[in-house]
Amino acid sequence: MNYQSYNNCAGYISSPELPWSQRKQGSEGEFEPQDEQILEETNSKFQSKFSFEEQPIILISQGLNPSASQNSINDEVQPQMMQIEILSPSKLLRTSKEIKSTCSIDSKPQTTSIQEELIVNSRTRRKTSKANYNVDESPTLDSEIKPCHCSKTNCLQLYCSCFHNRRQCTQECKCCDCYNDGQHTDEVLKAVEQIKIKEQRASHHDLDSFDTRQVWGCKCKKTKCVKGYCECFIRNKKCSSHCHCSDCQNKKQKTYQHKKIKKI
DNA sequence: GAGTTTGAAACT
DNA sequence: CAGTTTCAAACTC
Repeated sequence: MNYQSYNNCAGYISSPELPWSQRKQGSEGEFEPQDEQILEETNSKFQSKFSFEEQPIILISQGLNPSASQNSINDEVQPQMMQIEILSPSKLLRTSKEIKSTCSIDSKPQTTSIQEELIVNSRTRRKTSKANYNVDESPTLDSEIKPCHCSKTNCLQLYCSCFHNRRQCTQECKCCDCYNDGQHTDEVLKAVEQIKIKEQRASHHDLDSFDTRQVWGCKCKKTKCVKGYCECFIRNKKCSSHCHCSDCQNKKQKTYQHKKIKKI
């Protein structure tokens, strides 16, 4: 058991630890050719019109998911997603002033004016499920999303629902040593990149671990897919052929409404 | 609120 | 890729 982490949680002073994702690097940490390609793709996304001298700085902010409408059934307001914006130093200066002016002393960042605008825009959103997954096509207010309680992962792994949904942790979160607080954008980006690299390496398909609107299929063995442990149940979705669950009670009821045969 | 159970995520 | 460990949330008492 890692008492160090618990000590951190309890507020004891201890030496700073590396993020979990960096701590546990085995062979996964080695660089492979496909990694290079992924990094190239990432870098190309981050490449900006700025000159080399004017190194772009990455700002993570919240916004509407631009790709959401492709997958959603209707055209309701889409879930908030974290956006990565490349800023020039000069723009960053302006932006940081704006953020600074709205931040309290508290370590968790306050909502910025942009975020406030988004929240106002999302007032009409449907209520989320009781679970912590801001998933499926049910967009929710940030204030309705349950806060995380991560104690060991610095909120930089998919265990963290905030991180998983590409949202910053909020003041309501009770996480320890949180790196997903908007103050550690480098660490967040590295963590995201590592996860994507791992994804690619193990890829049998083009899944995106950060697209929590997708359901990849549960593997419930004991709970019959009728409790909050089941990702399908949580999302109010029936288990499907993607699932590898046992004794499932969350399957689609077989309907006996045969198609009416048209009499000619 | 503490302890247990659970299944996803991470690791080997 | 299967087995094991770790993790955080759900659940129980």
